[in-house]
Amino acid sequence: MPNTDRFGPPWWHGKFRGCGYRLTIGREAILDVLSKSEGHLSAEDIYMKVHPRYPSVGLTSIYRTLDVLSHLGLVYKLDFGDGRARYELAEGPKGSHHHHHLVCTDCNRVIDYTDFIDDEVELLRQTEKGLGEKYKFKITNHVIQFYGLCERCGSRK
Amino acid sequence: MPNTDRFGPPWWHGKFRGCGYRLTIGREAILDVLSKSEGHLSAEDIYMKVHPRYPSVGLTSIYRTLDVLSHLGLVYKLDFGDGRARYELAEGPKGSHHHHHLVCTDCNRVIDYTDFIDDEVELLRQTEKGLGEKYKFKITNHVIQFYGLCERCGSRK
DNA sequence: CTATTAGTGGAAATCATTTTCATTAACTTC
DNA sequence: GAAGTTAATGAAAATGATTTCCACTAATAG
Repeated sequence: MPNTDRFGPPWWHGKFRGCGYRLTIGREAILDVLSKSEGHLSAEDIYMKVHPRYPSVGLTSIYRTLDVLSHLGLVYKLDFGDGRARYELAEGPKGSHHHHHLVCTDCNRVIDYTDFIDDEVELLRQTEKGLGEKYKFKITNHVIQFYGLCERCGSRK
Repeated sequence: MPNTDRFGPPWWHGKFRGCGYRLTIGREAILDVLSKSEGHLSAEDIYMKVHPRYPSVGLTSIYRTLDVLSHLGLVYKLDFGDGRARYELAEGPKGSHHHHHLVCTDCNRVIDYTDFIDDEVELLRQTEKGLGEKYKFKITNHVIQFYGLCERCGSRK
């Protein structure tokens, strides 16, 4: 399951070049891991997955790269309240799998949901437009999360 | 501008008693500060404001209390990406001032907005219901935030 | 009023993330 | 393709928000 299209370099190459960033082994390795992993990885999770194949890539670079990637909009940086940032790949060129999160405030379990996503996204699009104009914000991203007790934690009370 | 109703103790007393929590000087001092401050205070901000009047309340207790308060639903714990948690009072008994946030990813400035809030809240209410049923989640709270570049940071590029 | 135990402050520990700095390697230019 | 420019890097040290520890205090129950 390679990350390259059959006919060219991965779709993110252009994004890098366009912004004057260099495309390094480490950066590709990280995008590679993110694109192959489901879920919400912490910097250290990513380090663990990158390290076996690219032992020369250090944790520091993981952090630096994730920062670049999230500023480029290729990656979302998320906070689920467990004291470490989590990262997930923003949608690919095909705009696949947009979802939001349901977070248990007790055990920090996270459920990705796509139900109602269309209505949500439609409302967000409008709100984004309105807010952007009113506050002169160039909006690039949004977060919707619901917090509560998951089935297990809720019944354990 | 006292925090007590004219006819009784502050509205939050019941919440504490009901859950078996004790009502201490420190806890009241923190709620007091939060209810009198606009904005999004960090634990240290709160400490700074509580300390002059109650020098015996330590930073540790601020953290512990904020944790209790946010689990009680009296306080929202927020992350604006600047490396420290921010807290704001959840709506009082009158359900006043519900708002969401617009965060600049460059300078971390935060704008509270209430535009479109009614539509958002209505959609959230429905979504909350649907998700709660489907995933057996007892949803207690939500976050909507938009990220982007504020006027200043956007034009500085 | 006394007993019980939740809550506390301060110091020390933790631990995710950032900084520093000398070195490496991506890209540009010839 | 080789050389120069400088962005990017790894390792170690620093940072800084938050948590833990533990002996002590004080809120509530009886």
